[in-house]
Amino acid sequence: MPEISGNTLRRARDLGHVAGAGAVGVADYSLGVTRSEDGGQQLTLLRETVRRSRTKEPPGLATDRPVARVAVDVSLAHLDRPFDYLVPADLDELARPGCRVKVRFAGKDVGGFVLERVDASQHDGKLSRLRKVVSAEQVLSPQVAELCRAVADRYAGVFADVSRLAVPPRHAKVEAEACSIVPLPDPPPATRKAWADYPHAASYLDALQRGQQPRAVWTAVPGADWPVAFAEAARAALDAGRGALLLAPDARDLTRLAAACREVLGKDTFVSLSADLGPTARYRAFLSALRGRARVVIGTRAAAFAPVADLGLVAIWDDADDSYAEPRAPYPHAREVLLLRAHRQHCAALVGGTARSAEAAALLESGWAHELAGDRATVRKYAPAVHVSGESDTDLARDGAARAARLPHRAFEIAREGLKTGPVLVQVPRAGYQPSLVCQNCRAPARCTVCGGGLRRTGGDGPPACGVCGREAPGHRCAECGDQRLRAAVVGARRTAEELGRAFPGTPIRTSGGDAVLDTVPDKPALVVATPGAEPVANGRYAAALLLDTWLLLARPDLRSAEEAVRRWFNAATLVRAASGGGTVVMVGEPSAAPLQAIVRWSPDGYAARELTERQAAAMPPAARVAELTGPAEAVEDLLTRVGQTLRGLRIAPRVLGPVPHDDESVRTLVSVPRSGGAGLAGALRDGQATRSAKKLPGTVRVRVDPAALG
DNA sequence: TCAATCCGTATC
DNA sequence: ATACGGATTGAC
Repeated sequence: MPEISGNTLRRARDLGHVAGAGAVGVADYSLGVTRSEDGGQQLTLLRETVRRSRTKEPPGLATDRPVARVAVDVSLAHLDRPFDYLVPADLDELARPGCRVKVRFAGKDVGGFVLERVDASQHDGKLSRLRKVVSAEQVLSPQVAELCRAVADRYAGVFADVSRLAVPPRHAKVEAEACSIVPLPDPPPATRKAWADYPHAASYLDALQRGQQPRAVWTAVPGADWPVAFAEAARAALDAGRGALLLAPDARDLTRLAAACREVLGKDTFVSLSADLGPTARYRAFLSALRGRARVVIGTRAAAFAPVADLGLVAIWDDADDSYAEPRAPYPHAREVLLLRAHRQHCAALVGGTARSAEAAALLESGWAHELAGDRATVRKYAPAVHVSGESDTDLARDGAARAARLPHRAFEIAREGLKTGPVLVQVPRAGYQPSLVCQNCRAPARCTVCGGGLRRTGGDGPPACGVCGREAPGHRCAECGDQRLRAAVVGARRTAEELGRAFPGTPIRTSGGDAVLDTVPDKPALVVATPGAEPVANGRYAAALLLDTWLLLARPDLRSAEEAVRRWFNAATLVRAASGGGTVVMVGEPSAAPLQAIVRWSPDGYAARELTERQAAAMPPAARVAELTGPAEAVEDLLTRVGQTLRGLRIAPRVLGPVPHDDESVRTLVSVPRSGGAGLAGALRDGQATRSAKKLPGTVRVRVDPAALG
């Protein structure tokens, strides 16, 4: 009791001293601004004037809204909130919401964004002043700032990390460039040709055109022209006077989308935004969206936060592609960013793909989105014939050419047949030549004697070499049995191309994959060997496709490996002509396997529903919300304890898997909660991390909510 | 009673 | 990292 009153007295005295003496500039402004609504502020400003007349510094404060709420660029969980700064009069005009500033924070200069300007601060200490407005450009709009907050909350991350993803690095020269306001030409007449096959598409597009917020999961029929469909949807949003944001997984798909937008929306009506533009072009594209010069933004995952004025539609193509997973903290997925955006900004959403992700299935199941799909007859009309050829039922011996290509007889025949009328696609799951070698005798993996990395062969001759350290191993001996003979455990695309060349002499062979990806191939007979995701588009479509080594994609130790394999097969198969035009797909693998059956029956919806059910049983996303904690064992354990305590208070029951060793220094633990507990889990993780960073506890725990890979 | 010093905590 | 408030110590 005595201490309390003593402290109170002392504080009162200190305050009195400061206010009464009027000598400590910054402190009394803050008190005036903080504690009074109107009169006090005038008093403060009066005092300010007096003070300025005596010495010439510091200059006065902005008269209107003299406090800037600033998001400082500090990635510490316990500092993840706005801090208030005084706005000097000379920065009044420049310090607008969304602009970049420099402030003094914890003794050093840090960057930040002005979130808003307000009359007074809630903070009852003294406020510092903004040191500098880096640029008056309002690069972090209030909507995007809100989105960043929501993404940080969803992923148990901090605002500063998300804002770094949302706002590209500044490029002063580009900012200074004149913003040419050219009158846009009239767009071409609106079309809906790519949507003709979907019974509910008309009502979806009508709603979009009326400025409503329809949300749909679109499962494209085989061979659908998705870039045009996306552009037409954007066009409907434009007709409602609103903007659109369309995402494609990679640069190649983005190029196709750009071509469709030029056709459907007209030149200069859209801007393409991706990280591989380089800093200058990227900032230029960002600014033209920001300044409202382009109403439609297309891009890769880097564009998910793009500042589109009056956003009417967000759309994402092939949402299960792992390039949508951001590799930087807090590891948000572009689909989730768009969905949060659609939710918060009340805009339409379109989640499209040839395959359907478990997440998309969950959107349908919950009723959040409607289904846009072709009916059974339409799908049958466009789909190629799909066969599965078991590897054991090969008639290899009977047919020398097929043996040379390691192909089941049927696959060989279908390739030969297809080559009479057009290109034939060969999908090979692994790049390289012989990317994985095992002992001929005991099948033990061949390892580098120096670093333990797996050996591989990059060409037909020469010794095998380590895939990790590159060291050649000419006299390799098996560590288990001493045998010197090696055998390819997996055959890569390059070696397959070589074998196919022998099996089909005289046929042109093209390869696409790794760093040599082909966008298109001519409509002529040729064998096109591609790794998954690198399949070129054939204008007249492929006559046939062979999907080799399907077991290899399925065997990956990841919960999502089957879903991912199915997605890759659908994406290859959709490039093939309809069965009525002779289009045929042969998958080499186990005929009864459900993932292969999904392709045979062309049932992306059924497969996704099945996946979702399995995730439900396994308490894995999207049925559950999962967090992956990685770090030193004690640190992970400490965070887990804190999180567990918070969750108990919220009556959320977590399921904990692990810890399991991750690498030499760290362990990995998964925490799973029911979907409804997702916000609680993220909040608990955030609080736990905040306490840990405030207390400077040793060790850093990396937290990933709903990680892309669930091994 | 007050200055010097230490420690924990907030960082506007 | 650094600055600050509050508690503690020690000298008068």
